[in-house]
Amino acid sequence: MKTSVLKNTKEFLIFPSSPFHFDGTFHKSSHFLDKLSDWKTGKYWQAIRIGKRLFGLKVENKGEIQKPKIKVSVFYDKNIFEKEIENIKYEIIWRFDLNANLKEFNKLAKQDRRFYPIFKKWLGMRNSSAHNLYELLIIAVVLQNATVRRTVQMMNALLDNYGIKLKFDNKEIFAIWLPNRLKGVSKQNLRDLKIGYRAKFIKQLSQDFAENKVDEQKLRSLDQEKAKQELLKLYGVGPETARILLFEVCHQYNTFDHIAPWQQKIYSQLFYKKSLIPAEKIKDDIKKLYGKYSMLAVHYIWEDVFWRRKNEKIDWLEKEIRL
DNA sequence: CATCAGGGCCCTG
DNA sequence: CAGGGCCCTGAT
Repeated sequence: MKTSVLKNTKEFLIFPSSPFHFDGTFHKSSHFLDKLSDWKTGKYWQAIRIGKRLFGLKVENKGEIQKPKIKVSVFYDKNIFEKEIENIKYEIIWRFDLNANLKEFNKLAKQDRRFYPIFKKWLGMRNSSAHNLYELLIIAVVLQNATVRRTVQMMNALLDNYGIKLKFDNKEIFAIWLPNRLKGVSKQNLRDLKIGYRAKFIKQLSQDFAENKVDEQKLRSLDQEKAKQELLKLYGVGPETARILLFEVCHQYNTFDHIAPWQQKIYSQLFYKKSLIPAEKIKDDIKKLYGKYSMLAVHYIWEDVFWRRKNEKIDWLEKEIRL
């Protein structure tokens, strides 16, 4: 595996729209643990690719909920161009939705007597993706039809073989390979990493991305339905993977259309304190309350319960998530 | 030891 | 558009 040490740094500030919740935005409790980022209260690390170059990022909270300010330190080797700094800033703002206008959503949240305490606790949280489309696609594919432990195994096997290790700020952070990296890699090589039938998805997707068949920037600008149609064309992308990508990469807030069986069980407990409510009913009820912010609203409640899980024992949840 | 479902998707009929 | 098959793993 390739390792690079990044010693030089350049810093700049970003002022997210207000209100802003730093930890809720940069750390998602519901996500599986990976080697791609690190977090502790008020601080966050990851790698970011701009063009073909990799940089290390440290992001620190320097503001308050109502007066947001974050400091970004970019780690690099040799030199860095002003244009690259600009692109990094643009990407961070997009991926973490730092310019979001959530006034309307927050107004809806205030009217929800039942879950208002949760919305208030996470006020200013954004739905975010640390990764670009290709990278999140890889993660989404190893999530498919697998439990958390298996997903982590597959991801680590892929990173150990094709990833890049960055050393900066006394951290070791991994980055996902470029699509082109898998060009000479056979399906069997990938299968040897015990990723099963996902090998053919990853192989095909990598080829499509390497050949620039997917335009991420354009996808970001499309409306939800059109973006969804485009994503579903990708090999290995079905309704659930499209939902993840639409929500996290495209910041479409109203993607609460597909509910997987395991999610249905958790939603039933969260919203009704019952073991199994029909998926259609869950969907209708949420859409009635939150309209075009359906997925965002669910995201707040979802992240909150996984956050609480760190400190308290939530028996019904432990039973459902199956590590 | 065997069998099976799982944090989906593709392909076929 | 319904249903079988796919990879591997841990649970039973």
